[in-house]
Amino acid sequence: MRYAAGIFGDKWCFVLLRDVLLHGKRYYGDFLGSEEGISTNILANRLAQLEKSEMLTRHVDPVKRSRVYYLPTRKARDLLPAFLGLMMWSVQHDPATESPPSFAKAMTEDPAGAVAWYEANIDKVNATLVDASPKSL
Amino acid sequence: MRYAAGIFGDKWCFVLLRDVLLHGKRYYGDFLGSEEGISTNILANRLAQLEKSEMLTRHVDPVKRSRVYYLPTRKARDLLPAFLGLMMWSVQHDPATESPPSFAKAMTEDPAGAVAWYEANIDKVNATLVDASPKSL
DNA sequence: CTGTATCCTTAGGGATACTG
DNA sequence: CAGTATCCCTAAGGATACAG
Repeated sequence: MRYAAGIFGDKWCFVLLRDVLLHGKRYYGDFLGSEEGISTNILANRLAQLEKSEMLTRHVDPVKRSRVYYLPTRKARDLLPAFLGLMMWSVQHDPATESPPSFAKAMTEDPAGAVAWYEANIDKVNATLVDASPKSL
Repeated sequence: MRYAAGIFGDKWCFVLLRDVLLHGKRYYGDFLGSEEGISTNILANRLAQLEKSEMLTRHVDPVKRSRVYYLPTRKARDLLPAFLGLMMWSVQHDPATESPPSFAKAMTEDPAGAVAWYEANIDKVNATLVDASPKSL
């Protein structure tokens, strides 16, 4: 538990991992635009941190050289089941949850399938390097 | 995710929930003795916070009136699957993990069973109000 | 034993200007 | 676009003494 907390116990690391795993964000600007409003110095710091802990890999677009993107590693993606568990807990107990979002239903009915779907989907995104629009998760 | 982070995204709340859910800690002194070394003011603050967010309930021992204990609510216990997910991820990726701890094997072989076992066990602990010795989780 | 109340320090991080 | 470099400030929290 201590190991896990050390890596994404920090608010900003947690947000970044959420964004990269659940929202398909890839670019510096994507992360900057997060609703939580991270500032540039903190973002750079956390991206480096997550790179060092092998949660993200940094890539420079070979054609447009000023374009950089970040991808989640296998290690980061292994976090998905736990994250989905957290999401389920949240929709279950957050008073602000009005009606069960669609993903909640999907996960309740077929959790393994939901994870599998996500895994397949994110692989496609990674492979094609498309700037994915936010998933309706 | 924001809701979850708001409740136990904080380092100390996270530690307290771990202690109460995974180590069966119940008393103020138990928490104080945590390896992480929380100080009294912070501990009191976080206990109150967790009580307000309905993760813990505070009970005064009816016979020994200076004795107080805290129990995890149902809401807190619903966190267990997600926590187990985090633990599995940690033992899988923490370089410090030498040989797979016994619980890791149990959870890999039968995750649902592990959760069920824990649920049953913690209920017993709660029912008897025994100051449980740390589980070998 | 279970907290409260203070004091004091420091590091985290927001704002902002700047650069290749 | 993707950062780097400062400046500044405040709130989180450690230490400690005290209390019911």
